[in-house]
Amino acid sequence: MGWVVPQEPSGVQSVVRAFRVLEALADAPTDATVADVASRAELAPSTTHRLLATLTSLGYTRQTDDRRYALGPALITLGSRATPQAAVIAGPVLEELERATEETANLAVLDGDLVAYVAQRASRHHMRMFTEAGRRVLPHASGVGKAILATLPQQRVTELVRRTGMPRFTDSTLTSESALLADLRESRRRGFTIDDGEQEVGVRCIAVAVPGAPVPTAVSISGPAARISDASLPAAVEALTTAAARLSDLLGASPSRG
Amino acid sequence: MGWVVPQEPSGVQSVVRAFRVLEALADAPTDATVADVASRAELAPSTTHRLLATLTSLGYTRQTDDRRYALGPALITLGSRATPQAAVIAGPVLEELERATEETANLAVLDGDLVAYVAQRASRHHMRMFTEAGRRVLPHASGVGKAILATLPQQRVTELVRRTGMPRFTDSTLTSESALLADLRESRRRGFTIDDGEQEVGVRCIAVAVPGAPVPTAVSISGPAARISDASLPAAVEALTTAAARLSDLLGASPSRG
DNA sequence: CACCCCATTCCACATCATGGAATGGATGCC
DNA sequence: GGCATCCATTCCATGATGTGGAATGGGGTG
Repeated sequence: MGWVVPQEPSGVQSVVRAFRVLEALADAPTDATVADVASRAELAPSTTHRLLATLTSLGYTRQTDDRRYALGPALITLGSRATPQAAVIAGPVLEELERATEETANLAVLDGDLVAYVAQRASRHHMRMFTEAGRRVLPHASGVGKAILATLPQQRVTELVRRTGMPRFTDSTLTSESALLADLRESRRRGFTIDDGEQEVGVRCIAVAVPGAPVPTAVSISGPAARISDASLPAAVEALTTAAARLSDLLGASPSRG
Repeated sequence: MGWVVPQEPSGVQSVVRAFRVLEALADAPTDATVADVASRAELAPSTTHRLLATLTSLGYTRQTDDRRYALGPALITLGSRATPQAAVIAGPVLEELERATEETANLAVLDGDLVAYVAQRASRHHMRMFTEAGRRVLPHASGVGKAILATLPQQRVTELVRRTGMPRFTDSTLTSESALLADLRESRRRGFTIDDGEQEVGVRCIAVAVPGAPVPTAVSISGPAARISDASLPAAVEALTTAAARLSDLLGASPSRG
């Protein structure tokens, strides 16, 4: 080979190729053969085999009984070590978001069937939310949760809420599947999600999903309904959308086929 | 350079080195400088820099404002894609464990403050547990949970249970911190953990931690107290220990310093 | 202000990755 | 059951490519 491909991501060739192999495996719907990986990664079969052998000896891929290959457990370790980085990366963005809106800014991800807060920046107001990082809440009754659900295929949403149920927290909590689905449609239409005291009376929360993040993710601001008025909505949504876009860039170094 | 190191993990040199760099970063307590990574990974600074530049352009590492390096968000993606593999890998081991004990075999990991069941193999008995994969339970009241807690530093255990609380499920549920800590000590001493109807009346569960797994992990068998008798304990523990050791090998391709 | 440490870049060298071809085993088709 | 095909794996000659020492430059400290 040796075509002159313009703008091939520069760097150590074999390392770039090794990650192309990993990404090909990650994209494959099931365990993949060498030939399969080779064609997905656009590499010579013998090169692919050598890279797979190297990765396998390191534990980053593994070989199944029928000579196919799959991602290996060592990646789980690296992934779990990298996860806290997301909060660090998001820090400055949340800070800016808090500065712009003067409300508490949150970053949350879908974890299993619950939504986990992974980072936050508290507003300077004294009256503010108190959602420590690490807390998990039900998606149907939170702004971030609904923002995340709005990005999922409807079937996955219904399966999820049937597993979790839709317990009522306040008078406004959505407790029927149809009400939730309608709310999600409305969220998609206008581009943001509102939680209007559905989790806790008097607390309003505006949330926007972060597209392209490694796991389903959303940002939000939350505060007393009195402060987060309809009048302040446009500015808040603007700030949230900007924040979501920045997070998309920062977190979304998605190693999928692009 | 060019020492003759015996048994250097074979494979494509630069790929092996790239992962040494990633592992060095994963081990570093905080963001690391090039020199730092170079010494941890035992590579020339210029080589280290080139590899970091390559990894950074791919999103697997990132550079902080102060020219230090950290793991990047792309690893989160690969890690989350690799996670389901753990259940696949564990499958045959759980199968063997079920065959040996004739009880339902479970694999669970610590996920946040809860314990998540990630794989199971149901026993053929009709009277059996019904814990679908994906279910999350509180650690203080489950065999797998206590087995996992027993591997954590005591401070982390107390912080965790203070966050989750220790709700009572049955008369036997441990509801005081001191009772739990004593139980964990006893577990460590004898090498396995018992949940004797603490989650559900009449259900007994024997669990053993899987050392060296990417995330805190335990295996267990569970069934009616009548079947899991004291007499059958030694054989069950034997089978569980074997299973845990096999899982350690399979999952524990720990890319940490060896 | 001077020194040093460190990140980054450069470059000549030969090591090392490369991919085509060869091998052998498995699977499917006739 | 035998043949053909496909595919994983190994081998090897070739030169492209990774390597590390040295040079450069910026930042911080004494």
